[in-house]
Amino acid sequence: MAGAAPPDLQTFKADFFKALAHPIRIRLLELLRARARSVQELQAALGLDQSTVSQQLAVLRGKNVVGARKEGTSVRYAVRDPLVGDLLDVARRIFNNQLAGTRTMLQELRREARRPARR
Amino acid sequence: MAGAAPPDLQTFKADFFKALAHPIRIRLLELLRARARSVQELQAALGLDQSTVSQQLAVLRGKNVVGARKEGTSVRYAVRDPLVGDLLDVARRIFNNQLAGTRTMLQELRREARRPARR
DNA sequence: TGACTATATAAGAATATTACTATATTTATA
DNA sequence: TATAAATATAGTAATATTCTTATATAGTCA
Repeated sequence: MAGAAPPDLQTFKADFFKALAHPIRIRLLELLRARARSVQELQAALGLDQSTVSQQLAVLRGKNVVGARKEGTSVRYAVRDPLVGDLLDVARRIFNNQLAGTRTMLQELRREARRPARR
Repeated sequence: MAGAAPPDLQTFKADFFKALAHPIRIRLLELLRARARSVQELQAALGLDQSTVSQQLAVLRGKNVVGARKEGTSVRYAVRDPLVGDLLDVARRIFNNQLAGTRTMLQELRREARRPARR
């Protein structure tokens, strides 16, 4: 097979956004932006099974959104660039504008804003 | 059929990022963030066929990322929230950190940074 | 070494997205 | 009304993503 097509910037960007484009991965990032956590912790916090969490983390890892570090028998994940937190914040402001109508999601969004990611 | 599942915030966010997760849609947004444009203009600027552009615009429209306004026989598209531009800027800073190694995409990224969206 | 814990990966069916081609709709105008 | 121009949508095959279940790997410790 010939070499892969030349990577272009827009495809790269699209792939990055694709990494964020899943509800579980959003939830993972919202936990990880506060501090690094093991798979176990993430799993417990989200109430999901091991395989699901590990698979979604693999997607984030694949796009270099998060990094993994082995610690004994467990693996600690962390967001690779703190700007990802900023990105989620800007996104939240957009959602806030967009949801100006719908009641329940708006309330949830406000809760998030009041309770900023703690270190 | 029963009603759709209750919309949750993370799914909503994921859907928003999904709207950005395609190279053509990124290119459309980078043109539109500078100023509103007709489908024709977008089509010409990107060298794509009518149907492709219209379809991708429909995806952006569906997630309320852009809005459309009829003007005579043509349709003018515009980004709905200027914060989308900010989002792309934060994303660019992330890419810049991430691409610290790869030469060609980095150069392209720098060109973008030097030539900010004009109004 | 064997068993245990934590995590990763594989495999395949179900579902969603994309790409491509054809057709429909809307508005303007002769 | 007939035609043309601009845009939207339908249909569908190709491709990618997700979900679920099963299995593999790597450390730790008895």
